[in-house]
Amino acid sequence: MSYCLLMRARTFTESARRAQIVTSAIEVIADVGYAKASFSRIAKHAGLSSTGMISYHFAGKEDLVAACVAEIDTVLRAYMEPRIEAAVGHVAQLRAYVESNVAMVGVHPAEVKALIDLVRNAGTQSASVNARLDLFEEHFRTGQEAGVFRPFDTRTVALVFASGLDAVVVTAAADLPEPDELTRLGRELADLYVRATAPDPLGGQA
Amino acid sequence: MSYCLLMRARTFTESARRAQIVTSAIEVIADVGYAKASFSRIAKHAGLSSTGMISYHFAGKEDLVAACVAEIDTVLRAYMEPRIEAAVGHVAQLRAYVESNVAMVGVHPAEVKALIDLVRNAGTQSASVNARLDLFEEHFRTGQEAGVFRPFDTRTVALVFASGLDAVVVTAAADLPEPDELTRLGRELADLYVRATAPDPLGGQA
Amino acid sequence: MSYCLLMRARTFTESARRAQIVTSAIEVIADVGYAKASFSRIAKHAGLSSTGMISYHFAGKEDLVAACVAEIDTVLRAYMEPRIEAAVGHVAQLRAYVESNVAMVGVHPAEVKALIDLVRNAGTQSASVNARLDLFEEHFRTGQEAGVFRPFDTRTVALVFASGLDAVVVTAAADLPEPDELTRLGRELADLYVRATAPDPLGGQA
Amino acid sequence: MSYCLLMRARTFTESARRAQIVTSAIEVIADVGYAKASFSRIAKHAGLSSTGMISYHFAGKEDLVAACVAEIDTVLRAYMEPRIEAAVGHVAQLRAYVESNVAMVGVHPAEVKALIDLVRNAGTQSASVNARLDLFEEHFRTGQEAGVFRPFDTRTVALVFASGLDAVVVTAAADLPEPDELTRLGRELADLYVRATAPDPLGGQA
DNA sequence: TATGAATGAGGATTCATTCAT
DNA sequence: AATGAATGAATCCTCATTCAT
Repeated sequence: MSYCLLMRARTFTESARRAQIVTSAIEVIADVGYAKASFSRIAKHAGLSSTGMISYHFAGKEDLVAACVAEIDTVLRAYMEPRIEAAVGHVAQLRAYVESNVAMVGVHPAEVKALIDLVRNAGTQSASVNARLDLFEEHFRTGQEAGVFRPFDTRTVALVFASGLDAVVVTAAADLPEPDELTRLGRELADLYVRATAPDPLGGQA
Repeated sequence: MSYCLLMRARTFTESARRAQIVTSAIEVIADVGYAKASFSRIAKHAGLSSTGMISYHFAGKEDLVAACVAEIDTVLRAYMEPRIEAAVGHVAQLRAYVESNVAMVGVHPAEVKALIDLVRNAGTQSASVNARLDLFEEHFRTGQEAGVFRPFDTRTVALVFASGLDAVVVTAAADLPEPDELTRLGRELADLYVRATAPDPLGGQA
Repeated sequence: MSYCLLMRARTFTESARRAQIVTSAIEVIADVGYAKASFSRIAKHAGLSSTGMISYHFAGKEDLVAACVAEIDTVLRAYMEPRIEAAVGHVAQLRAYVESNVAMVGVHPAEVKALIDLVRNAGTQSASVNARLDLFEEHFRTGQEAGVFRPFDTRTVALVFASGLDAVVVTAAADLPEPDELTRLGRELADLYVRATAPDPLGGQA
Repeated sequence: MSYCLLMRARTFTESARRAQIVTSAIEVIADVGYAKASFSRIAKHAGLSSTGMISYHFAGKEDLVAACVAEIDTVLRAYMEPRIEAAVGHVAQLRAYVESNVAMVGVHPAEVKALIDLVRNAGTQSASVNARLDLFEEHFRTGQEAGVFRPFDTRTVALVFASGLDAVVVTAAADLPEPDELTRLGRELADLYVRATAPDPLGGQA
């Protein structure tokens, strides 16, 4: 019944080790950045005696990074998706996305910081980053068709919003402000984005 | 007027060498990113036979990076400042800043790419990045007082706008689109920012 | 008749496992050479999930290599011996040896390639290589006594013939030529060796 | 007047270091074989404090090996070429080649052993090995046209003779026999090759 | 009997920096 | 003022082997 004949199943201990290493890697990347997140640093952080251990469980640095991204993606998705889906309408969903993303900083600061750093500096871009941009774009496009967003270049705005969101998140993660402040920050940013995409008022400047 | 009495004056040749190295460093950083911009790569690009030359003229990598940032700052400022100062009013100046910054991609692509990469990845942030944020903030604050910007958290918006601008610039620098397209992109982004900060229309949703 | 009283008998499964590993090792060595034939590569080729399996059944790399050599020796011997023994006379037997050895390339290419690589690069030489040289020498010596070979330094010629044969075999194994071409090659080489060892004709250059 | 604008000139010390490293590398390869000739072993043998030194002077292992082959080639050529050119006629030249090659063992044993090992195990083959085979083949072909060699497959015989010669040389280099014995060995081998390629006597077995 | 996990030494290579000249 | 040479730590990765289960 195995759906993948080429890959042997993972034992419990292996999965545990991999998870342990991935967790350490995420924390180290969040702490010192991808560029300085060497195997030895990660191994030390994980309490492993040698870097060989990591190479044993992961095919290479790319593989480890991919595992980190996958893990982070799972965590973020678990938090954000229900909140986004609970929102009704394009505008409310945009707001929910932004606010839940900012709120994540208080819950999983390391994951958030690491992901942004990886997306910027590792070769992970194509897959992960474009997926998000595509999501944004599609959301804007359908929202424009529904008349709840004004006309604008969806690609550019997607890019700007995503990077702006990242910047806020990274900055916040560096300070780790109070939960209230975080909530306020999310709302502030959501406001900004909603206003920036709102259709012109009837009888407006047209 | 020298603020550092312990620093001897630089001779002409030394300055020339430094300039040559800085130029090469900027190009290499723009090309392969800060992380991979090693001394040997920079030396090779500069036509120098050894990395010792670089260490001789700069106290270390930090010093070289600082020199690069200073040089880039000069270049960018020379291009952008007159255009911004030619604009009248807070909104027009915001627009001028954004548009001239995007336009820079067509004029000094290497400088633009390198600076953004340095700001993100080197430890240069404090100095250069904060200066820009402060500038934005101050502009927003006075604009709000003049009533041409709606009330918002100036720090957050400064951060978001700056990073969004960077993202657009980096993306554009990767493709090097036609000048016309670059102009359109600048206008699109300026529109976005102006709308996001515009005061509510009279009799609006208030 | 066992010459080693300290070695317990092998069970069926153990023998099967060993055989499986040896077969894989031979194929890998033939494919990538002894130097790159790591345990992990062999394990992967054998469909084993870890190299521990190999270390469990063999005392070390030397032991595995010895087992490979023994296995190959059996296979080669089974093919060549009847053909050599079917030949009558020293010259015909020399010819039979050479021709059947070259012919082996078409039948057991992996074994042939692996053996030569092992003999050259592993420390296996003493045992296996010397046995062959001794065989050659003895054959030449008795042939000389019978007057069918001219006088020459048997050791040197044995060495030269063996290595020449190996070179031809390795080259042929790389191309895997048609059976006919292989037969021609064997005959060509046998001719060469027979001529090189033939006694001077009566009334010759003497 | 430099004939190579892309490559800066080598200083005296650099050339000296390179030569020192190459010499050490040749000795180590001759001693333990290419497979085990690691940078650290070579560095230790050369009295260098780190392997970084080698990487500093050579672009990589390939580069170092290439330099070794070039050096060996120079040495061998200087010894063998005059001896071969002094010989008159195809047969005498074949003899001179074989004898001077064997004699080399007494003069430059390390170079001879290292070269054979490199040719067999490094990726140097294409260039160096084929050159020698081509040389042999061409010599045989023109000799056949001149009627001093019998008809035979030049490629195969070239291969066999070259590998036989190598085997003799390697074996001799391992024992380092007396000069007299070396001379005898060369003559024996030359005899063998000459006989193997000699035309059938008039009124022979035809 | 088998095996997955772990180990630690060793592989080549790159790096920023120092130093004598 | 300049430079070529040297350094040694750090990079990721592979290796054969061991061990508890």
